[in-house]
Amino acid sequence: MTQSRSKYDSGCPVAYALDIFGDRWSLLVIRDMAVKGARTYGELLAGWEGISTNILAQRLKQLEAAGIVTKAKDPDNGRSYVYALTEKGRDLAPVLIEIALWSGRHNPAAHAMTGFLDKIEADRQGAEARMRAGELP
Amino acid sequence: MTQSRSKYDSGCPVAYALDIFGDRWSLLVIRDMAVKGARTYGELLAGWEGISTNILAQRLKQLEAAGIVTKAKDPDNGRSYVYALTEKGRDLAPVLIEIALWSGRHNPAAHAMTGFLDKIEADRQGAEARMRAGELP
DNA sequence: GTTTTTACTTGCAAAATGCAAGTCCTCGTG
DNA sequence: CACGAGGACTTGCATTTTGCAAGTAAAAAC
Repeated sequence: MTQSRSKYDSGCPVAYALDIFGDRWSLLVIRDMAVKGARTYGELLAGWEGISTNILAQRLKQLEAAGIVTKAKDPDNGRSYVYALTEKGRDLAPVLIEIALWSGRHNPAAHAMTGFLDKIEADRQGAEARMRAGELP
Repeated sequence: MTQSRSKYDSGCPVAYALDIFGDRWSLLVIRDMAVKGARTYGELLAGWEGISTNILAQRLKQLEAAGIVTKAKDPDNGRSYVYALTEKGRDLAPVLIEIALWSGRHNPAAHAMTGFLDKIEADRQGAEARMRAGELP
């Protein structure tokens, strides 16, 4: 509830996308699932940036409503749920990759990641395929 | 003032980028400059989605501080300023393109733009080059 | 010299965010 | 099977950000 659908929708595809992940955290959650393999609420909560628990819960609901992630009971652990990216969510791989490459090109303090980013740049198709397949690059 | 630099910086390139344009409006401003050719405050204010004037002013300041846009006096009109994308800003073209293509693939109501997006998909290099050059696609 | 244009500020209500502290199951153990 | 611990969230505010409306300042036009 608290529907936020198409609040700013103008017909522009960029605006459609921002309606879904145009905020501080949504893309980071998607990144944690796509490149870090995070699957549970706890794993997402322990991400690199420290999202707070209420925001994470809200974002997961929104992303689920937008068809980016699914939520299912963990068959092996009754108190746990497994979040997963849908095809629509995995298909954000190229967006994440372009954002990361842009940062690598323009963030003067991106030394730590350069090896990683160089590898992605050298084989973008492969990196994208691996991300889509859920194999951490 | 009200420094927001690296508030959430974790070293991740995605987080670096979101620090700069991870909000509701920044990318739309960049889009208006990159694909609509908006150059003045007034043109940006009259964008497709209706940003409010105080937010626009603040975003322009942040984007300028982040090296994405420049602001200069209009030599032909003393009361006007000309905003322009820097190389760093123009280099966001691939990000905008991937976002738009993703929306085209997954927004069921994206009929109006399909012709446009198909053209981009058919010649991504060209579309990117044209956006970079400031030629509206 | 008065009115318009252009580019912003300012004020304030409403919404979103962030932190800390619960709550509600479920599982593992004695 | 009681009991503590784990996992996934809510709930309650204080703080921050957003958004609308209105106001200001300086250059152009008339």
